[in-house]
Parts: sequence; C-alpha cells; structure tokens
Amino acid sequence: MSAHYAPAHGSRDNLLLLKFRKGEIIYLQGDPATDWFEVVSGTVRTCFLYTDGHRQLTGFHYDGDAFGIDEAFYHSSAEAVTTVTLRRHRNVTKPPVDVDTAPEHGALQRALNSARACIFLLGRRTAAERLAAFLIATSRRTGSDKPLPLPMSRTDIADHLGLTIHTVSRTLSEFVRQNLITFDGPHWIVINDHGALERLASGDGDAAVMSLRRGGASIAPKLELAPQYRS
Amino acid sequence: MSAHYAPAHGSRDNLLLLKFRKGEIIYLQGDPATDWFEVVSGTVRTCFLYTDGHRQLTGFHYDGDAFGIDEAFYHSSAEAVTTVTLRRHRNVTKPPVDVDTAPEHGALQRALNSARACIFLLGRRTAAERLAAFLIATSRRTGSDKPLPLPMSRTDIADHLGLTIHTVSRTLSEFVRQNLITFDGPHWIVINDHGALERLASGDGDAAVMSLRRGGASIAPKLELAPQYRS
DNA sequence: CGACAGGTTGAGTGAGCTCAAGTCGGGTGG
DNA sequence: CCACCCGACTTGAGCTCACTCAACCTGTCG
Repeated sequence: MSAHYAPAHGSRDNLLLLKFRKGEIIYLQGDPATDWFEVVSGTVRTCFLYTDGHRQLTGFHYDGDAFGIDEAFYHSSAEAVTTVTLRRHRNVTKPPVDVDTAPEHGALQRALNSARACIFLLGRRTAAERLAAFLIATSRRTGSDKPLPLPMSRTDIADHLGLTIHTVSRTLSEFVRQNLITFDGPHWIVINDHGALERLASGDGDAAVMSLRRGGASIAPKLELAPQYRS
Repeated sequence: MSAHYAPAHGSRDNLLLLKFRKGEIIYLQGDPATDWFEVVSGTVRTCFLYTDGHRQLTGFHYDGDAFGIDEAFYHSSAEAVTTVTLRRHRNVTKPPVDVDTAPEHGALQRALNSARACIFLLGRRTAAERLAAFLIATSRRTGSDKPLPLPMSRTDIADHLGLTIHTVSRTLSEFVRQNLITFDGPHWIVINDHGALERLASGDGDAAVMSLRRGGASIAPKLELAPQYRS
C-alpha cells in the first residue's frame, strides 16, 4: 500500500526528482497522501477505481501539471502512461485549519471534494447506479432511516446525473417497485434497503434483480476500498 | 451580469447574511468571483451551462456547505432550489501565489480546475461530443496545427470519457472519414478542422453531418460564454 | 514463426432517449 | 365552489446510439 519510489536525482528531502517507467504505479488510491507531484516530463494518469473494478480516469497530467493533492489519503491512483520524470513535494501536514485565518483554504478543499463527488456520480455507468449513488450521497446528510427530502426538481436531478427526467422518474419508480425506497410525495423518500442501494451504487448490479449493468470497460480484480472512499 | 443581492441581516462588510427565494439566481457563470458563500439554511444548486444550452449541475449545497470558490470568475451559476439563507464571504483577491511559501495553495486550485475539466468532459452527451472535447482540450497544450501526441491507450481514453474502447475507436475513425482529423499511427493525430471539433464539443451537433445528438434535457436559450469558460 | 497485446471493424442487442399521452396538485378567475 | 390552466411528474411506445460479442488486423517480442 506504499508508494513505489524509484529515486533518480536527489536534491533535498522535500524536493526530489523521481523517474517511473511506462505502466508503473506512482501511488495507490488509499495510500497516505504524503506527497504531491509535479510532472517534469512524460504523462501521468490518475485513476479512481470503483468497487466493481471499473476505472474512471480523472485526468491526464503533462509537463508542469500537478497531481496528488489530497487530504490524508489519495483519492485515486496515479500511474505512468509513458516514462515520466516527477518532482516530489512533501504534503504539508495540515492541522485542522483555522477558519478565520485561512477560510478559503479549507473551502477550496471542500470545493475539490464536491467536484470529485460529482465526477464519481458521472463515472457510474447506468441510470440505476447513478440514482442509487445520488440517493446514498444525499441520505448521508440526514441519516439512513429518516425520511429524505429531495427539494430539487426531477429536471435538476436529471441535469446533475446526465440523464433525462423520464429516465430519472422511471428508475425511481422501479426502485419503488423493488421496495428499495418508498415515496411520500415526489419530494420525500424513505430508503427501505440501504444495502441494496449501496451495492447498486458501487456498480455491483448483480446485487439487484434489475440487471441494468452495461459496463465492461477494463474490469480489474475487485479491490476493497478504505471506508472514506466509498463514493 | 452582477449578483442579485437581497441583503437581510448585515453584520460586517465581509461577513453578511443574505436571503434568496426559490428559483432566484445567486450569481451567474462568468460573473466576477467577488464572494463565496456558506449555506445557513435551504438548498442551492450550482449549474454549468454549455453553449448549446444544456445544463450540468455540479452540485447541491446544503446547510454548512460552501460554494462559489473560484479564481477571478465564477465557473458556474448558483441558484436557490428552496428559499435559502447564505453567509457571504469576500473572496480574498489572490496575488500570484508565491510557490515557495504556499505551494499547495496554487496546486489545490489547479487540482480543482483539473477536476472541473473532467466534469465538463463527462457532462457531454454523446461519444462524438466527448471525444471532440477531449481532443480540443488535449490540443490546447501543443497548439492547433501541430501533430498531437496521444500517448495513452484507447482503454485509457475510454475510461476517461466513460465509453468503451470500441466506441472510442469507431468515433475516431468516423472523425477521420469526415476529415476532421488525420491519423499518423494510433498515437499521433493532426486536427484538420478545429472549428468543427469545437462546435461538436460544445454540443452543437447540428454543425456536423454525424447527427449524433442525443440530449434534450432542459435546453435553455443559447448563452454565449466568456472565452475562459470554453470547456 | 507463433503468441500476444493493442487497435479496428462488423452484427446484433438493449438502456436510455424522443415523442406523446396522461395524471396530479396548486393557483387563478368567473 | 367549480372550471380552467399550468407546471411538475409519470408512464407508454418506438427508435437509436453505445454496448456486447466476435472476428480480424497489425506490430512487437521471445
């Protein structure tokens, strides 16, 4: 679970040139985020792995680009697309940020997390997976068993998930039919089977009767994620 | 183009409570990013508008969430989903950040931009739009007319765009057939018709003969974006 | 030379889109 | 109070783009 360093030309402890060959792993999703990197030459990809094994590449990084800026643990893995040279920077261990002195710093990090949440929603393959992930994520605010308010319109949900209102409506109705959720008007739902929704959200479509799986893109052997990365 | 403030209870100049009614616009994509906000109560949506008018909601923001953290200009609009109360914070005008004193600050911002670029790719509706946007974005590094290296595999591109290698390959072949691009081996392309690709990337599928448009979700009247937001 | 990985292409299928009704509830006016 | 309208949501029927399955090509490596 630790980064596989191949030190090349050292300079200082917190500023080091490293080299990786094509295909080598720079760090793994879930590793402690001890460093961040700057590309000196070559190309790097960052990959988020879903529990069903399919990948969402979150970016390609070229000369001058930075990657690996994360709190505590890496959100995604980084791998060398070509032979690459990187400059390593020690990640400043951040104490709980004082909101008054540097409010936009913590806020930036939150904005980044929010953007990533959006990517992980859109990285899902089917309408059922996206909606399940959306409901799970939304329910995290209130608690699993309580009625969950959905103040936004179906159009809003559709535009968030990259679907149409028709597909959103149909899929939610299907959830009701399968007793995964119950409606109390269009804007209040109760989650009946949190586990099934979570399995759906992970792309583990076999869990549900719906058989709505579509994907097949580069399925890797299953990888268990640390809890903090479950979407 | 300016934010439509409806001041409620003032406290200080840089820390102010504001109220918006359901549906009201808090700020518009492209406005100067003078403030960022914290939700006190209610729900806010942030929307990125494509030039063809379709929306990508980049997030819903609830009690305690922050939004509107941007450099110079807002990337997306913010609108009240319900009646909301917000706490406004003045955006610190950032001088070009000194990399040595606060390297992870500028890096955080770059990571955020990179994540957003990923969202905007995934927000596109068809395979042709996504690939066109990907090629345009990639070509921005080298320059339009030079041969463009694609060091990554088709699988990487597919996993980046949420497609399969088959669709990637087919769509690129279609681009070649339409003389939008030319291949020089699988990993070097030349862009022949940058304009057509850009129109495709904007979701303006009518521009191309391909007629691959799918979307229809919440088409708004066309809105011209400031140049810095063209994907 | 064969094995293999990466890429292209064809045929068929199905998830999600389009088009089109139909339902429900809230607001407005006669 | 009811008639009407309007917007939001739901549902059905059919179509199509992207996926699946499968073959084939090309270049590289042992």
